[in-house]
Amino acid sequence: MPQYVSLRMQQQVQIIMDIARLVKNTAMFQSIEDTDLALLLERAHQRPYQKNREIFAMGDVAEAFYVVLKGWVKLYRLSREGGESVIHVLGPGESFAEAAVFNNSRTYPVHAQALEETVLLEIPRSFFVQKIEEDSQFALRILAAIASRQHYLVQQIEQVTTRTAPQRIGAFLLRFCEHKEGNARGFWTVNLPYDKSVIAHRLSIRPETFSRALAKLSPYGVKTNPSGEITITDMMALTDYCDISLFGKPC
Amino acid sequence: MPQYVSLRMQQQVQIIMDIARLVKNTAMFQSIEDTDLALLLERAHQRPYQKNREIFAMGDVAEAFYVVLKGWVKLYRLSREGGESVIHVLGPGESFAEAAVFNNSRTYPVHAQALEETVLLEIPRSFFVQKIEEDSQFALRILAAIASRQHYLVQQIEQVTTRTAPQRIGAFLLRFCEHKEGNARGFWTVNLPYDKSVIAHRLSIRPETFSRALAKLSPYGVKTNPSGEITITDMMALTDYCDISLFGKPC
DNA sequence: GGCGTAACTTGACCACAATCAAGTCGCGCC
DNA sequence: GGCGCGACTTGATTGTGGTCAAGTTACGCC
Repeated sequence: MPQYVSLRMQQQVQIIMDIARLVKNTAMFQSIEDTDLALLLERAHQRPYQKNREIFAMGDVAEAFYVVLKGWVKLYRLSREGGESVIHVLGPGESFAEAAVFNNSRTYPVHAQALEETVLLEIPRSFFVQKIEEDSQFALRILAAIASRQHYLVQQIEQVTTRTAPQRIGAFLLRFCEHKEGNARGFWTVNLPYDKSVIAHRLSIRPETFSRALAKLSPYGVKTNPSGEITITDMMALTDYCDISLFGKPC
Repeated sequence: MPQYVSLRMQQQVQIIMDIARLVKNTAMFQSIEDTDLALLLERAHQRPYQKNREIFAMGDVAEAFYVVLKGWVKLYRLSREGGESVIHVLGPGESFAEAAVFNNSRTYPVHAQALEETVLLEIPRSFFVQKIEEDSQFALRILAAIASRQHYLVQQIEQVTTRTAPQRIGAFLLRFCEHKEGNARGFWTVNLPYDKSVIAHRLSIRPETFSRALAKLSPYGVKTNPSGEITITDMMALTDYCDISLFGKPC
């Protein structure tokens, strides 16, 4: 039954094309050549994760790094008393743990967990190292990616140490607007991509405080619709209040 | 007067030898070959900075990165209201701003200032890129260095968000003990390398709070001698109090 | 519909650290 | 010595955000 086989093949091809498209959307592989992309897809594995599933634990040996194809991933650390500090939350097209595979200890410095039904591309360390050794341009691209990750962390530290809770929330909301290119009549709508409690932790705020702090932003044009989405009516005021430099993009 | 010339030459050689030794002490160049070292010293410039002198400002174009040969360097960011967040303080043998030269924006994401009379080795971006292109092992070493810098920043975020001021101070003191290999009779002595107010800022604490928080560590065996040095009599107790994992070295 | 759970909000209270303000110590300098 | 300056400490007070506890809302499910 050739029709059946051809259908299967067609599906396969479709899936691979989809992955290829997603991979090309990542900062790290956006200018990868097709021959290399083929090689990558051969060596890398697609892995599904259920909601709340652990991807790796802090201290695990780092044999691979990841690209998010679908869903959301939380990177976090735990203190002995169970205090959680969220280092990053990553969505489709973003990569993580690139640096861990190069660390001398070669262990992950954080825990990683899927926040939703998530699909990752798992890229083995060996492929990575080989690629760097034979292609210095690739090495430079990796360095750029890791450098901007570092930039992000530096910003994170600044935010947590010098801004108040409402300011951090405002800054977080504004980031989403940067991507969205703004609604015509001067106001933006943000649909929070994951639970508020996750956002709260990402900003080092307790959920209760998050709730109160969000309310404090109403004088600066931030309204929360009953439907759960947030609209920003006065972007200037909010930007000003949050003391955003606006020349440091998220990541 | 050949004696004079020979003396001058001898001095020159001595200075270069000194720099070479310091460079070989850095994580990044510890396994550099002598031919490359010679090339490096030819391309890199030694630069002295007076106390409190600015090395570069946030936003400046990053044409070079640096190795501290002598003195202390503070990396920090400023908020509009003048709030300062110290990202890092670096001493002899440590390098900084490696990542900045690879960033897409190619600008420094922080300010850098000399805390003391300081001497830096300034390594031009061009040398760096060239070296990476022709030596993939060097590229991997750079990646390792940047990766552990990233690890440091992650720890920094965790510290600031989950630990109290006394705990952070304790952790800071314990780091110095790791290097010092401990005094025989079970106690360690730490001489603070720079002003307490700088340490305070590095830990995101006001100087006043630092003073009080340090006093709160006395139940855990931390005594401040009138001479200004600090002794730790019960390392276990302090380690326990601070919730240190002790498997994440400073940098 | 009634129930149960999970996400979120609101309220009352508390604690850690920031702030403002004196006060002390150490040290170089005339 | 006396002075002045800068680093640090101590004191009194405030405020942001954490904690604990009780609602509220939304939504799935029998």
